[in-house]
Amino acid sequence: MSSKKSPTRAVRRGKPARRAPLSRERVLRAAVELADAEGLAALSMRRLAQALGVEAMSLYNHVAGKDDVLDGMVDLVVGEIEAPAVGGDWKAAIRRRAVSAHEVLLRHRWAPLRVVSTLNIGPAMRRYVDATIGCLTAAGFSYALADRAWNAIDSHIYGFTLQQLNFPLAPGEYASAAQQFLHLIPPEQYPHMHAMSRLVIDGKHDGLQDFTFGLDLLLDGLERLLERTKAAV
Amino acid sequence: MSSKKSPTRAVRRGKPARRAPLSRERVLRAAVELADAEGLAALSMRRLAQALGVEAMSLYNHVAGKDDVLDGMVDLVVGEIEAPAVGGDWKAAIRRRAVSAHEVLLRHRWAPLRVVSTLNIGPAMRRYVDATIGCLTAAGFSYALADRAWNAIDSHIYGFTLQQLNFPLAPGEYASAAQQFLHLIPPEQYPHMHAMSRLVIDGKHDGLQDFTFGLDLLLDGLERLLERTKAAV
DNA sequence: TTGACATACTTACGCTGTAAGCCACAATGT
DNA sequence: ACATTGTGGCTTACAGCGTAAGTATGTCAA
Repeated sequence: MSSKKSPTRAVRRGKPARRAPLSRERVLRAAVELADAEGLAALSMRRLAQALGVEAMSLYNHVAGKDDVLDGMVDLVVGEIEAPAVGGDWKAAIRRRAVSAHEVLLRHRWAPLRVVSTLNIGPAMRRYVDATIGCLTAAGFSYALADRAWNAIDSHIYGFTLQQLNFPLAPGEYASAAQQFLHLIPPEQYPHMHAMSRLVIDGKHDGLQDFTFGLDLLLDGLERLLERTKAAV
Repeated sequence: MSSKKSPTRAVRRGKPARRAPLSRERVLRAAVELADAEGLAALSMRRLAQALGVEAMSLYNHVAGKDDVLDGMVDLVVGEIEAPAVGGDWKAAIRRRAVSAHEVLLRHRWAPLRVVSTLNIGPAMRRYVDATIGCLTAAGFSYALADRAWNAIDSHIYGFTLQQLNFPLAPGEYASAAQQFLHLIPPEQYPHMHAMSRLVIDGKHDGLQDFTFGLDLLLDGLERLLERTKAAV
């Protein structure tokens, strides 16, 4: 069995060219790629190490453990979100930030669940939060109101995206899927849900959700609040 | 070793009084209790069986597997939410529904993550959705608009609650916690976040989030949309 | 009484995260 | 030039997970 153990070492001695060394950065990027491609469930320390051409325990020289990997992945993803500019049109800036966050989270389908279930204080997250607060206060919001506003916007981002990701149908399949599941919604028990399903089946309602619908409701409401506080002064 | 196997059977033969039989209902209720008390992470099939005085595999006579347990738990929790009345003041009804959902989800801290990550079509969820659609359409919303409205409200419920649960501090500790973590937010790099933290430390901003802030922004916006569509007719 | 059936228990498999120890190599101090 | 030390990767091992498969027990109908 010692002959089974040797080869890798023999090879390494013969080839002094070593493999690219690991680093926290490389580990995290590989983790994001793996999760993007195969889902969070497929991300185990062994699979991740395999993708890097390394054994599982080697990762522990660069990350503290799986939780650390997941936290690092979240911060990497948050770094992709467009931070709002401070000064200028606050409403447009915050809107762009929200739309950007939505897009990024859709790109990394595993991310929203982690973002909302980790107390994340990585550098990308801090930069992102700082720019948001700055944008709002520069526009005239008090810190207290900016805090509430930011929280409401983010609630919409996370809540909407999670619901959207959870919904497993491609837009085109929606009508036929509604047809298929209609028997679960008998009209006697669920008259309104049944009626809406019929509209979807008949092509009279696409059933598609629009991220900006709720977003604009919030932004318009915030704008009115801001004008009111300005008028009061 | 056969003597090790016998006692339970001997006891059972001696005591013809049998333990309460399992049922899907009993299993699910025990699962909710366990998750409420010790968190979702502590809920394994073995622990759940133990809580019911039974072996793990016995549960599989009543539930299809762990996923089925989790889905059933979600539907049980959704059943606790107050469904809105159809007809009458839609705004008050939808508001009560949202506040009720928020309270229920805070009672079962493990639930929001599961609600947004399971395609759940259990009976309680259907009843809940049906009443919501009915309430909105009875108020004059078109089905398409009711669909968007309902989605926006639920996005707020899930997003807000998840953020709130994720935030690990009790209200009283907030100021002192901000003090403790202030060094992570140097004013040169994060001026606005730093400024807000200072306000919290100095007691000038409580930092508490209000569920109804974003909710009322949405409801007021929806009301305006409704009036506009009515005026157009 | 006997057979069928439902329920519960036992065993076993492949997976997980990670603690502990080992070993080869590179850099450093002498 | 040589010994020393530290670093990063490897191997092994452990406890726990969900659950497939097989077995034993208790209840009820014929």
